[in-house]
Amino acid sequence: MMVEKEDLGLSLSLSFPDNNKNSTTTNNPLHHQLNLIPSSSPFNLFHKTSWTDSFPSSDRNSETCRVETRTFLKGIDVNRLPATADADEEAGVSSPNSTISSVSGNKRSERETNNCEEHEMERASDEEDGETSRKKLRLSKDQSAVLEETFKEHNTLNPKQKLALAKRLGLRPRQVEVWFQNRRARTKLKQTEVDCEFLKRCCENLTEENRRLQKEVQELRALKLSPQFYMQMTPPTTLTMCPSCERVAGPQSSSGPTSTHVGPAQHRPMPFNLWANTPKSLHPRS
DNA sequence: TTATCCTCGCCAATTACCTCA
DNA sequence: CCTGAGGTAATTGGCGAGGAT
Repeated sequence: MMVEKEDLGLSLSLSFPDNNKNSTTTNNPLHHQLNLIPSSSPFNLFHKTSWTDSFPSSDRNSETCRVETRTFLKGIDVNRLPATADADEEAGVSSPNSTISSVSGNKRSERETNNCEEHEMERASDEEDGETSRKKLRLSKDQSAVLEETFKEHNTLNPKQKLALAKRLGLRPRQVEVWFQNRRARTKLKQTEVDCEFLKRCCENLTEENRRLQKEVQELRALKLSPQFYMQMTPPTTLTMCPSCERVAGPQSSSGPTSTHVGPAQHRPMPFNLWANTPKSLHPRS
């Protein structure tokens, strides 16, 4: 049984026990195959890798890309960086829009009172003119593709890589960082879904197996209690073992076991597997 | 050497916004 | 046009690691 999903460029495949011999997912205790990335990529989801700082230079004009799918909101291009944003980010200083950008979360900005005030002021002014309150930009297809490609190779970025990628895409480093965080979260969510599905199937299979075994036990108990049981038994065609002395006997003749054995009523050879895994309380030896 | 503080990066949860049926 | 659902960018708060003192 194989389940596959294709979403957000994620390829999810789940192999169940009957065909998961090739599972190599090390971070999954269930040992079922999980491919949350295109199968061609050797990328390991939870393995942080350090990669070279060099990015292949894009021959595509990022500005052109942005213009293509640029979102206009109330006349404002939320995809366009503020005039000073680039310079600020290059210098490692957040732009007003990304007051929180070079740091993670507001708590960071709380430590930077200046930035915080700046942010508050901007918020206030935003409410006044209602133009830029938490504008939500939609990444262009090209931007998403590049981010996705980068993510396939490495699901985390070091600051240098983040800066380079942001510059290449015309985004703020904070946006790149956020994108990677959200992308990791989506990946994890997908994997959790696959895990749940797998466990669900495991549970179903075990329930069915348990039901089957219970039924088998009941049948064996009924057979054991039945007086005709031994008489109706078809002679075993293979090796048999005496349940009492546990000696293996050859194919049974019509006269029963060898003369060294006692009468069949108390001491009858049984098929080999009949007593295997049988609880002691059911064993004929008493 | 140890304790404390600070910075940074990541994560989980949540919010806010956008798109689409 | 309105609306709800789903997707996702962005925010928030917490935690641990590592460096400085």
